Order: sequence, then C-alpha cells, then structure tokens
Amino acid sequence: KKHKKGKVEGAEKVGKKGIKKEKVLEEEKEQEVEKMEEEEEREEGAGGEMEGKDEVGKGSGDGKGVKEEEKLGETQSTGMEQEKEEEEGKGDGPEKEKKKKSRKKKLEGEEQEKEEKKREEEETPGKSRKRKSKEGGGEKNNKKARKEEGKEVENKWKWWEEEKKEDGVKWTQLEHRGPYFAPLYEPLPEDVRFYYAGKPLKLSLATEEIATFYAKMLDHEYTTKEIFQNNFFHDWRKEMTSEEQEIIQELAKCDFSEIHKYFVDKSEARKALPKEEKQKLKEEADKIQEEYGYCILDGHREKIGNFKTEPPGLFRGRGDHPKMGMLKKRIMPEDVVINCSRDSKIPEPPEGHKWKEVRFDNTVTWLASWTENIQNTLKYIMLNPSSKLKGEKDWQKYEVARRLKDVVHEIRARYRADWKSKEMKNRQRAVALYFIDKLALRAGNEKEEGETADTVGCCSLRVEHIRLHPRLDGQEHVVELDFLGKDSIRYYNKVAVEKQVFKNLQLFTKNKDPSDDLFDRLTTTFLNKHLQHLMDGLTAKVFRTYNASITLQEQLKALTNSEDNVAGKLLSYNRANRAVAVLCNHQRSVPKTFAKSMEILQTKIDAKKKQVEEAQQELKKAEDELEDTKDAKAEANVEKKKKLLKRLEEQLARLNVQATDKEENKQIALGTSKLNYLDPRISIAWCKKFGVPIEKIYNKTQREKFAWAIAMANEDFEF
DNA sequence: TCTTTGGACTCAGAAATATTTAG
DNA sequence: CCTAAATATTTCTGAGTCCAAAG
Repeated sequence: KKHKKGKVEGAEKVGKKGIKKEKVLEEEKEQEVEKMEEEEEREEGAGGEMEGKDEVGKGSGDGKGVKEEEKLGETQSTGMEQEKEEEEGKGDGPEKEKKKKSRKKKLEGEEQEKEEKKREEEETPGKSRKRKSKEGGGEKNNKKARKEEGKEVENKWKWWEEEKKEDGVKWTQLEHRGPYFAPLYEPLPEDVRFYYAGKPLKLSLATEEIATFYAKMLDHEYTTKEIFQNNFFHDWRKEMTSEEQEIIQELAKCDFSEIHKYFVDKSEARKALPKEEKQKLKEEADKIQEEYGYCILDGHREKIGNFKTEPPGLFRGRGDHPKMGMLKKRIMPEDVVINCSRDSKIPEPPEGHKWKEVRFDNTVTWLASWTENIQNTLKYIMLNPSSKLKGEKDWQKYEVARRLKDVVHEIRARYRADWKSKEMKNRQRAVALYFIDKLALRAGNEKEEGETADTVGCCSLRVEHIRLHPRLDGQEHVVELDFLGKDSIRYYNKVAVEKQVFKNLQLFTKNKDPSDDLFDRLTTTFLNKHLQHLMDGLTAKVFRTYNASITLQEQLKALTNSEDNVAGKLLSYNRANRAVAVLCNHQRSVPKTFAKSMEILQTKIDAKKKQVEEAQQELKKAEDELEDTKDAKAEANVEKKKKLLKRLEEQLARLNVQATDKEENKQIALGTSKLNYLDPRISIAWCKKFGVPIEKIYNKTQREKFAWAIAMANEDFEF
C-alpha cells in the first residue's frame, strides 16, 4: 500500500520481469558511478575541485553553517550534565541557596513585568488604565487575580532542579478526570428546514446532525470541491434511514441554506450577547477547565493540553486530501482508553457508559486515547507544553541539537566524501543529507498512497520535484526545487549547489520518469541508522533544530545594535526570527486585511511626518523668540517644544519600524519556529544581554512553556 | 532477517476567541 | 466614552517523525 521505493514498486507491478529490469538498471548505474569517478579524478588532477573551500551554507549566502567553526574544545559530556555544569558555573553555592536565588530572580521578573505595564501606560496615557477602571467593581478582582497569578508562579514546579527519572519511566503518579466529552447534538428548531429538490424534508436525528456539519461549512471553499462533496455524500447516505436513502439521491438537490443561516444567526446572536451573559458563559467554561483541564502528576497539578474529545464533524484534510469531507464520528466513552496510576482515583465514565479500557502504563505520557475513524490512527490527550513531561523533552531536544554542533563539521566532511562513494545507496544518502543540512528539509518518510495528500520530504523527493540548471542567473549548478511539503505548503527554492552534488543529481535522475523517486535507494530508516551511528541520538530532524537555532544565534549577533532602543532591538530580533522561518519554510496565508491595514499605517506615518515638521517649525519660532526676549518664559517654551519634537520623532520612528516589520512579515509565520525550533535560551540570553524585557519576546503562554529556560539561562548562554 | 504496522510523540497553520487600539 | 476594527492569543486537530514490535 505504501509508496514504495522504485525497486520494490517495480517488483510489485511487473513481477519477476520487473526485478530483472531493476537489476539491469542497477548495474548500469554502478557502471556510471565508476565512469564518473574516472572523470572526477581527471578533473581533480587539473586542480578544478573545490575541496574544502565550500563549506555548507556558503554558496547559498544564507549565512548559516559556516561560522561556528571549531568549538570542539567544549566538553563532550551529556546534555544534562552540561547544563548542571553551567548552573554551577554561575558560582552558586549549595542546593538551598541556589533555590533561593532563583526564586528571588522570579520575583524580580514579576516586578519587571509590572514596571513594564506602568511604562506602557505612561506611553499611551489613559488607555489601558481606563479599561481597568471601566470594569468598575472589577478593580478589586483584578488586584486579587494578579496576586493569585503571582502566587501561582511561586508555586510553579521547578522540575528542572530535580533529579531525573530512570529511563523509560515517565511518572509514578498520574490522576485525572478523563476527557471532557463533546456536547450531544441538539436538534434544529422546527422552523429550520432542509429541502430536497425544492421540497421541505424532515430528517431523522442522525441524518440531520450530519447535514448540519455540511451546512455549517457552506461558505468554506471545501464545499466547492468535488472530492469533499463526494466523500461527504457517501458517508452521509450511509447514516440515513432507508426512506431517506430512497429520497436523497443527489447532493446537488440538497438545500442546506436555511440550516446554514440558522447557524450564522446563532453565532451572531452569541456575539451580541450582553456582557453579563457572556461573563456567565465564560465562567461555565472556566469551571469545566478547572475540573477537567488539570491532572496530578507526581504530586504536582499540571495543565492538560487538550482535555476535550474532538467533536464529530467532517474531516478537513489539508491540500488535496483524498479523504476530505468524510464523516468524523462522535467519540464515545466506549472508544476511550484511560491511562492513569493504579492507586489514583480512576476517572468515572459519563453516566451509563463504560471506558473501553483502563490501563496503568507509566512508560507513556498520555492520559487518554482513542482511535479516530478516518485514518484509523490514535489520538491522545496529553499535557500542556508548560508541563514537566513536555518541558523536559523539549530541553532534551535542544541539548541533542547542541551536541550536533560539536560534530557537525565532521559529519559534513563525511557526507562530502560520500558524494563520491562507489555505492549508489551511500551517494544518495550523502546528497540527501546535504539537502537536509543546507536547506533544512524534513526527512520525508514514505506515505500510504491514496490515503493522504501527495506531499514529500527529502527522502521522498521525486524527479519531477527538481530541475537542474547548469547555469542560471549567473550562477553555476543551480537546483530548482518545487514540491509540496508538510501540510501541502509549497517549497520553492533555487539554490546553487556544489558541482559534485549537481553531477550526482544528474546521475540520480538519469533514465527515470518524473514520478520516480529521486533517491530510489534511500529510506529515512536507512538514513537515520547512519546518523545514529555518527552521533548518539542523531536523526534527520535534529538538523532542522540545530540549523534553526544556530541561525538565530548568528543572526542576532549580526543584527543587534546595542545603541538601538528596545523597539529597534525588537525589529532585529524579528528579523533574526524571520531568517529562521524562511529557512524552515514556515508560511502563512497573507492576512485578509493586510493591504488595507498597511495602507492605514502608511497614512499614519505621513500624518506623523507632518506633525514632526510642524513641531520643528514651532521649535524654531520659540528659539527665535528666546533670542529676542531672553526671558524665562521663552526659555521654558523652548524646552517644551523640544520635548514635543522629540516625542513626535520617536513616535515616527516607531511607526516606521512597525511598517518595515509588517511588510517583511507578510507571508511568513514566525510562531512555529519560535515555539518548536529555537532554543529559548538563546532568546533569553539575548534579552538579558541587551536589556530587553522577556515579555517583549514571549507572551504569557510562551513564558510558561519556556519556564525552564528562563530559570536557567543567563546572558552568557551559548547554543 | 527484513519489512510492515502500530504507537507515541512533535510540529503545523487555520480558525476561533480575547484583547487592544482607533475612530 | 463607546463601538468596531485590528491585532494578539489560544484552541484545534491534522500531518509529520521516529522507534519498536509484529509478521
């Protein structure tokens, strides 16, 4: 079923003949390899090779990969140990003192945040303050809330200061309430009707529910797609009564518009609800969150990431997904496996129901799981990123990436050498690894054909995804890559590669169809096995983490100007972040209101410019007057005007920065790299070094996720 | 022994919702 | 000061990676 590599696929399709054919091909290839080698030797003799001079990254001008030369002197200890060393390196005394110190730091941090807020209030007089007073009696509540928040911070579990558990065991105590189930279907009011072939038709409850799923999506592009419509209609009909099946034969004759309107109106009504009603709704939600949103893990209360089961609906695949529109069934307690500790209070299934299973597996981190009916895969309820279990793993991930830093040069030398390997397999591996390293491509596992959208990563690239240009725009050996990656996001890049890589690619594409695998002898398993052998814990994805983080560090170093004000520094940070997002190809659709809001911003800038000019003139006038009169009043006036001018100029500068940032950010999503690829300690060290409050970089949620890093990184941290 | 399948976890952008800012 | 629009944050769940057990 899987999209097999060329060899196997051939065998499957044409049987023995195919295998024979393959073998011939293989021999041919081997011969070619040898031929190429001869050529290469000749060229090398002529001194035409670029050996050694072309470090990865240089050619592309993306500035990564080259700079962190020869850090081999650093300790080779394991990550965690290294961390400890760093902590101790700060000159902290015994354990207790260390703890005290970090708590103190926390407090300082909070104060800083308050300061921050104050400053902001001053900058924009009366705005945020007003909001607060508007809440009237809320003032007290507000204070209380803040106090509580502070207390919570105090109580936060500093798991990074504790000993690590033995390998494989994830917890000793786990207690929770089980998932919160999606609300049951509420039938439509009598006056909201479905029409078939122009006539109203009363649907059975189950049929009606599924109809609402489609109706709700009516103004979404999905419902215009044929696959979506077909899948939906097929699944819908399966759930109909036989009478309904008899009548409802064509989707085109179905009229969901009244149902659609009902839901649109409903959501608008909800939006227009009076304040108190909204407040009540929110309180109810908070209560559920409070009850189901947390668990106890090893004596600590930890937030759960997704404590609700996914409601039924229509499957929304990304890109050209063959299963889009299929019915996603309602999850019942009978589908759910509960995982908790033996001695804990085992969660109660909803009235009249039973769990599928209750197990006590402390080698996994999930609290509950069920099998989803579209792809027949497991879904889990797991902890929030702020939890120990996630945080520790995250930390570990960055430590692995840091270890790669120590050996990456050897690895690069190795794969460069392998570009000339006699074995086709190894050659392909070496070229693929080069792409993974230089372009930060994903590994590219094989996928089941017809089960998912047709997307690829490095190892699954096909011949049709690359074009080879011996010369292009004044550059030699240019590879043009164009393919759909994860989430069907297009990757498009023209990149100059080394001659040897280019020649190999020519070899790999020779005598192949466009739809054949570029790396037909390569699988991610084979690649990762090799990587594991080069460094403990090394896999393809580590390169993405490593290159992302090292790029951030280098870009920050290159772009930050300590003379800049905070806004200017933040622009630099965003640019560094952006460089990483570009490298990782993290994209977003251009916001709908982008052009408009850009225009508005420009108008504002123009207006501000005018104000600045006026202020300049007024200042001059005031100075002239002072010249004449030389009295104290005139002098005060000059001072006043000076101040005004300065303020306006600052405001203008800020607007300009904002505009630049916005334009550059148009199509780029910064969030993913920030949350998943950039070692937070780099950012925190940068903040400390340049006096930028951490809150400017990380919002509350992000600070919770990276609490470990905030606690342990000082300004000297080096990735 | 090798491949396939199942399982568990990270990472991904869109959509929903909350908050802030502008008019 | 109020409302609406813009922006920031949070939620949601699909889509990958990688490992190990099963076949």
